[in-house]
Amino acid sequence: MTPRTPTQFREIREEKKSLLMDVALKQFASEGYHNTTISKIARQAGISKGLIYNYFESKEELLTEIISKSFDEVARYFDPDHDGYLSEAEFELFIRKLFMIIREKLPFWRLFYQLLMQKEVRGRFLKFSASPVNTVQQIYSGSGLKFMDYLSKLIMDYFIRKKGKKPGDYDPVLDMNMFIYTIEGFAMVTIYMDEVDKIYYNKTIDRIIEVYK
Amino acid sequence: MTPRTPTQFREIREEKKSLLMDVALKQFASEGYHNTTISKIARQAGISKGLIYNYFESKEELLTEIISKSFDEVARYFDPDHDGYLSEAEFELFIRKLFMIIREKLPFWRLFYQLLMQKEVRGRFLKFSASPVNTVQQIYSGSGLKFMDYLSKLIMDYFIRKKGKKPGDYDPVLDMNMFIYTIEGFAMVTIYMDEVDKIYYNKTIDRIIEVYK
Amino acid sequence: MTPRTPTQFREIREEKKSLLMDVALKQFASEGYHNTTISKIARQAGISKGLIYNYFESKEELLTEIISKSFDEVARYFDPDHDGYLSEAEFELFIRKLFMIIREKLPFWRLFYQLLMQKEVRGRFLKFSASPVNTVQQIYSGSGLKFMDYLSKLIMDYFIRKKGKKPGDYDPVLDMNMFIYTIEGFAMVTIYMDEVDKIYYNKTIDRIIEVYK
Amino acid sequence: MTPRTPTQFREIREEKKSLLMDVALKQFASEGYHNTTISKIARQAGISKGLIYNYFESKEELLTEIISKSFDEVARYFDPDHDGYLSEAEFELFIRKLFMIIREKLPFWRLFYQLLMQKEVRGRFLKFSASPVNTVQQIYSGSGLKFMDYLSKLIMDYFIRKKGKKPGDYDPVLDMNMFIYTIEGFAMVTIYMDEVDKIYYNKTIDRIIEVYK
DNA sequence: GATGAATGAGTATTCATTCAT
DNA sequence: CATGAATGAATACTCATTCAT
Repeated sequence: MTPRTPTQFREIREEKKSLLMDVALKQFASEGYHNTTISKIARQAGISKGLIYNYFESKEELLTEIISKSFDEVARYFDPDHDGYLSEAEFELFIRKLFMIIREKLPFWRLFYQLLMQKEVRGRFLKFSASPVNTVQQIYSGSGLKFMDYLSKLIMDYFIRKKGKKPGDYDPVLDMNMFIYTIEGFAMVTIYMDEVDKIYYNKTIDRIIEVYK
Repeated sequence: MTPRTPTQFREIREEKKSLLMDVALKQFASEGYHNTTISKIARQAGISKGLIYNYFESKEELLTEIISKSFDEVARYFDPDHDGYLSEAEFELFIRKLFMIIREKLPFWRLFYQLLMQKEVRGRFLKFSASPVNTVQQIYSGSGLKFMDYLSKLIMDYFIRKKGKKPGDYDPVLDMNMFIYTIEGFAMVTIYMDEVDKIYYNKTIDRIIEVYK
Repeated sequence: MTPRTPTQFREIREEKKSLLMDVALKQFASEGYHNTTISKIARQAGISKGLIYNYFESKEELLTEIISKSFDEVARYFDPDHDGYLSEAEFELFIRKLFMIIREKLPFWRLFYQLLMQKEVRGRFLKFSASPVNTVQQIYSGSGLKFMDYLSKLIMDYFIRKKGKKPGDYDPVLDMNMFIYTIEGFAMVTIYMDEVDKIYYNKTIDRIIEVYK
Repeated sequence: MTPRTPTQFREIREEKKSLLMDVALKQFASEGYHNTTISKIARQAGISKGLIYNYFESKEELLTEIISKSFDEVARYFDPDHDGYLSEAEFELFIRKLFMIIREKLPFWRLFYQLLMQKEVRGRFLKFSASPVNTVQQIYSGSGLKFMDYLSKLIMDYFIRKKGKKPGDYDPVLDMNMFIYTIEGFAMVTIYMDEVDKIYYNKTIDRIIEVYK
């Protein structure tokens, strides 16, 4: 009979927002953003259509918050020691973590790649995505180093450092891009395949480490 | 003023269909299928909305025909000699052709990858896509060997044949998958990047050949 | 900590109602009834949405009470001596009071005129509004003489009395209507103009008195 | 069986647009803009909801086009000789025409006054409305003399010219404002009254002319 | 073939009102 | 009393598809 406290209200809000984002993410990922109606999300979350607009300004804001939250989680997942240096052990760990989080957050990555393919949407999210570079300079020229940019830089440095141990005509940028393509391709296939063969999945990770460490 | 022959009619019809598919493909690729309206396609093709339905049963059939036609063109592009054997020279040629056709048909690939990410759509097209395999058996177990499956088989055979020249613990499937991931990743990045650095593009192709031939 | 008496409760209630009506009136007037949401009113009054329904049955009842209360205040403002007779001095005072209260209650009048123009709403409020008459009889034919009707009657009598002092073809109804139109027009312009030039405002009032007294 | 010509299409369009604007104007005027749904307009026009959007971008554009078209018609109605001079006869004609067009386009004026009262909407239409001025300068200071401004100027000049024939303390601005208030009030009452007594209507017009000519 | 007017089912969004706490 | 989460009916608007001409 006593009214709910502000804390209780906040909890209800957070929980429901979280639930809605989960439900929406799964739908967006499997059916596509446009094929997912607000009604369907509401129905699956067991609430009324209108309530969604108590939590999100619009369908698009719902999408944006999902992406943003997911990226935060991914960033938190890596949590590097920020010394700006990637040792061989850390490099290996990075790869293992990467493919762990890909499998853990499959719906998110499916959604992400969908959006990536659409020109109009790409601009809003591309800054987060690991893109290959053609010169060493490109990496340092960015103004605000976001987390993904930071990772790129770490990797770039890692490959440049390898140059000292390699014969004279070794091109670290080329090697790094090959590495990026391989993990990007492996990620892509993992993401769009409905099932993953766990043994070969791990074998492949080991092989990537073996080749590029 | 002689009346047109049935053949002429058919040719005119095919040309118009082709024009419409070109226009639609570009729109689908850059704006997404759902953001592309029949009206917009008609306007850009310089015809009326209604006329489109003279050539295609529905918007979805238009999409299907585009995909199907594009795959045919891709298949024709490779035109292997059908002896079921891929020599080293042919393997290299195959890779070069692959990345040539990727850049030549960017809109198609962009559309293709968009669709690939959507569960409901994937089933209809997945049979065309080069997917990695985990056992040699998988390749031969398919019922109707489509062209893409045929290519897969060629490649698989190529990697298996390499085993003879490699040390004993060489795993051809693993190596082939690494190869597939690399080209898939390279393709993906090429497709979603707005611009391509031509020098590094070719350097990368050379490197892929060098590593996997 | 002594419990509040029923009287205190009622006073608190009335005060809150009054606050809510003030806030709502301003919003209704400037944004329009339909563009004003219950949420906005609640937010501006610093209370919760739900609480409004503790004081008013519905949004429409809120509107009705605002109008009704405002009319009461206007009526109280004039507070005539009820002898049914308007002397020249009282006539002048009436006009001055009229234009004083117009400027003092601008939001109310803005709201009032908005509603006046809508057929469905007019019926509910028209009985309050000073409307011109075409015959002397019309004035006395009304059943329940509301305050506004009473004022109309006073004015009508005032103009009829003037007939004695005017040449034979003087039409008191015509003259009165001219008077009503002038003040109605002046009022209207005052109400919809964002700012008022105070000097000309008073000059105009003097002129109206000069012409119609 | 032969397809419709572009001319036929244009005719259909014009006719339907016109019909829709008529139906919508009447609804907007009697029920208010917000109380009028697109569905209701469609139903009353005997067409489907969607078709409205073939002719108007949005509900608001429909409103805007109605207002704009009506103002054009009003302007065409007056069609002054553009010599910048209003003789006494022309002044009388102006007044008669004014009150003729008010009764002829009652729905439009009802809608117009509704909009006038809403702050957010006023800015878009106020430039058209005859507003009183306090100094002679104000009239000439406007940059683009629209038709209504032009009329205002004509009237202002008319009253200024009268000064020569009047005693020394005659204030033409005050007199003009009295005139404007009277016609504005008369117009207002005419507009919001459901019925008009034709005899008194004309008597009043004669009286206004008599007083202010 | 060709046109674009016409349809109608579908979709995001709003908001007065209710209600559990 | 007080809160704001929850509801659901209503509403503007979109767009693939049909059809008379």
